[in-house]
Amino acid sequence: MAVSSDVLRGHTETIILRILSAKDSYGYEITKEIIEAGEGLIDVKDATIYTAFRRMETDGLITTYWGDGTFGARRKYYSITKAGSKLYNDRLVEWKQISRLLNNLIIGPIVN
Amino acid sequence: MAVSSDVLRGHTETIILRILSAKDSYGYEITKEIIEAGEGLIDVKDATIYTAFRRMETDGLITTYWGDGTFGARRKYYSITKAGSKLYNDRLVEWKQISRLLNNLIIGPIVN
DNA sequence: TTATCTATATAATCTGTTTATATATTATAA
DNA sequence: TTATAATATATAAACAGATTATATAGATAA
Repeated sequence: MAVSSDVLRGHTETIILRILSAKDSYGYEITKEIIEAGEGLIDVKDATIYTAFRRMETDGLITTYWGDGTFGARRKYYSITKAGSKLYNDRLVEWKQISRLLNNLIIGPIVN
Repeated sequence: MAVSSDVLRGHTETIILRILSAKDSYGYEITKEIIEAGEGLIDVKDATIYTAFRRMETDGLITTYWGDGTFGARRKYYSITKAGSKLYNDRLVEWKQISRLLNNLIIGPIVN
């Protein structure tokens, strides 16, 4: 059974930014990539990704262009911007800190 | 600067359950404990804790009683129930798995 | 006596996720 | 050849947990 969507909530943008850091991608592919990496515990809805795209484009974190495939369902590709890369780096540092703190708060600090 | 509240969102209940697993406590104390453990990165609002208490009491995860202090501001104590303990144990297992997956998704899996 | 700390409470608002729905092309199985 | 599944994007409405703002009140320190 998948975890509550609230657990992913603060990280959706960061995860999208990480994927786009490696290469341009599109909604359907990103959704599948997250679900696959989630090993059955993570279930992101496509609507979540597409609404995140809108926000992130408005915020200048990503830009978009249509794929030039002459056949097949049309794909809308996304690229990470400089602002997006900068935010991703900040979030990366933040995650390393917050995951340690959450570990303390959820598991409890090591007591001797 | 504190992290987005969305990062904590899925864990507020779990953290409260962890604190109440050790001993009965009350809103003000729990709030301070989380903020202190958060090392300046976590800023939980008291309203968040009190609204979580309502939910959790309704859900049978905690029970409440008034402190018997004869002076000082009144304190409302909370105890974890059996259902609360069970949920906490489930969330603990879940966190160990999800933190690893989030690590992969945010930092990126180790590539050789 | 004024300010700060301790302590609880809730209505209204905000915001990211889900549900539901719509549209359209391609590939595959019956 | 026809139905179905997979691929692919999009958005309005509903949902739910967190924040903001506000209210109340006793204790303590300046």
